[in-house]
Amino acid sequence: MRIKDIAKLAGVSPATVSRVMNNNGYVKDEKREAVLKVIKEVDYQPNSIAKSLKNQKSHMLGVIVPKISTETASRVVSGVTEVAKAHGYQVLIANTDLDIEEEINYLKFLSNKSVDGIVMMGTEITDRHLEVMDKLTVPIVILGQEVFGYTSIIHNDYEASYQMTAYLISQGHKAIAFIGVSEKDKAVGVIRKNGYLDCIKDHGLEVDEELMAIGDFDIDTGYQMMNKVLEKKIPTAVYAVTDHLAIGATHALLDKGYRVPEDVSVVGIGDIKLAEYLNPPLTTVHYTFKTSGKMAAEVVFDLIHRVRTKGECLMTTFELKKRASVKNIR
Amino acid sequence: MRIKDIAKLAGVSPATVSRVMNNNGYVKDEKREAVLKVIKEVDYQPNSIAKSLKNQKSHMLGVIVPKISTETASRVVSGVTEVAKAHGYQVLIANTDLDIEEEINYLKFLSNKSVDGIVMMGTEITDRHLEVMDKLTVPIVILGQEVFGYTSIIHNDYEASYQMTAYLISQGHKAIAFIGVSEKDKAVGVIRKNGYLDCIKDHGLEVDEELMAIGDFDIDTGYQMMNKVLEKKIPTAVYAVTDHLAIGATHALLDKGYRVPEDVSVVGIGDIKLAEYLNPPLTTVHYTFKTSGKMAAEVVFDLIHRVRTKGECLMTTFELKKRASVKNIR
DNA sequence: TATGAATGTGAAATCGATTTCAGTTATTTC
DNA sequence: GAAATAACTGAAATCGATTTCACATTCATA
Repeated sequence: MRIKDIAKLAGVSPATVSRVMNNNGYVKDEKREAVLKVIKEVDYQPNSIAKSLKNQKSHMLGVIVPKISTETASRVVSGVTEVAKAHGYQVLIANTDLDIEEEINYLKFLSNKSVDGIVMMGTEITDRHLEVMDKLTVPIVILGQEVFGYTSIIHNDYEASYQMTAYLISQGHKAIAFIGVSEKDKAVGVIRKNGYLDCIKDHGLEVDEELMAIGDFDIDTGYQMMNKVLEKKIPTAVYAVTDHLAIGATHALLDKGYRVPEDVSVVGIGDIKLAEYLNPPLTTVHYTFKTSGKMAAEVVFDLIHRVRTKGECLMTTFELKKRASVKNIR
Repeated sequence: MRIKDIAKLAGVSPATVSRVMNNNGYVKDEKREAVLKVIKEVDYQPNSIAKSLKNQKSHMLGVIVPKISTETASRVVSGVTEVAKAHGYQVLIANTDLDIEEEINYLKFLSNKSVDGIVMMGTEITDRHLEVMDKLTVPIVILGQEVFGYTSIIHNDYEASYQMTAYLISQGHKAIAFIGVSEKDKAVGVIRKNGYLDCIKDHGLEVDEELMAIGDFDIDTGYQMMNKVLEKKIPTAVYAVTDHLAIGATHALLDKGYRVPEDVSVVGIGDIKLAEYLNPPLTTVHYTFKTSGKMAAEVVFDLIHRVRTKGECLMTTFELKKRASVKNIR
């Protein structure tokens, strides 16, 4: 069923059908009714691709995520889809599986008019990214990393990291192990580490390299890094930069016979859904990822509608979730 | 940059540019090179919407999920995107947030030529769904529920449920509580219950209504339903039809002072990522959701390419994960 | 009742690609 | 060397909607 067919059935021209559908221009009441009747009868749905071509907008938002099957990414996508829906938009998923080449390909692909705006969950932003992003004609919002000249939404990683470390210190901990990730990821790898380091120094404690380990993002890495630290020193608390790392670390501790939190306290960052159901419930930082996703989408729409200018950096809030995995040893 | 501009720059007609881009038809080598040179120079990306309109295919797959922010859904989407990518396809997400109206709207929307195929993660399939699905011109695959006349991919819920119950019985359990969900969800609400009931009967045990409770899908419901059962009876084992319900049940037990698994064993279904990191690690059934997603996508492509006919019902495998949450009391 | 404004309508151009069709040039084949 | 075939090319139609433009009708106002 094309607009032509509807026009014929209703005894009008395609132009009139279009005017009825989009509610613009003059149409005599009787013709409008006739058209609406036919539309209802045949359950006519206009071809959205033809619409997109003519209107030069696709009513689609692209979301580039490093790994859709993670809790963080899926929460962000959930937020984005919610806002998109409210604007009558669809969401196109680009799942890069942490492949930088893919990320760049998707940026290129999404730019050639197939979406009206892009939300990118950033991990590592390289010069190649910037090169492609410079040529982009559609608005883009980067989530999770600050990129100069581009609209970014970041979590207050520094402050969260600092406060978490300060909390451990306030509970009497001095030997606080740090389990982090590669510096390629600015937000998680660099900023969270800086928060930890600065806090340690500000409180007049020593930074001890032997208490620090760097690895990947998964639970298993947390396990291994914890063991690596335990070979040299036994901390009273462990600060892992993600909840998954914290879970891995906890298991390494338990396997070595240490009790959590009686012997060693453990904290993470992220507040995954199950954090409070772990045993012991994990002390962590709650980032509102769904809210970030919503915010990112709102901002993209602002950029699309030109009610906001490119280049801002917004920050989302966080909340320290104090749970049983930390013991006061003061 | 349109194909016309490229044509002008290369000193040929748009038709020739198209022939070069799509590698069909005759083009003299020198012209081909000239065109390719220009394409590379200006980094020309053809407008995919115009392509879609002319070619009558969008190279997009629609995925309808009840709630993208769940582990199950995001794993399925991950599988679908992987296969889609391999076929040069994009994935459009339709997140219904468990709203049936939305599900039907999306079915309608996706059908009008904006996607070439649909994967729907089904929960409850109503007559309204069927009515809309009957009119669909694009292939659809339903994941998680069997729908007569439509291609479905289901998890072997009956067998999984039966085997899990049988395992508990084999460990000496006789009073096995059941925490289920509404029968609106055929697969989880009806089939898993039947697996439990049949297994109980087949082993000559009594079905005890007081050991059974039905509720929603969330952790909290698991907690409440467990408490409801505990008011009447104290089982030696609890079979919850999802891992989240099992987690809720475990917490209810712990809060009431029972130890798991020393006093009461607990099992779930689904094998969420953290199941093995819970304390105690949860005995559960591992469904390969990502694999199901992949399979669903493959089947959609088969339907698109007409190398498979509509109406089949495929079944995915599962694996019983025996972990510490079950105690042998024989 | 004339005259301008408001209302109403459809033919045709447009969005950016693909493809048919008709015509031209090069290459075989007899 | 003529005829048949293959290689090549671009103008124009097409996909299905929207919108301009030109024209027709109704309505209000002096």
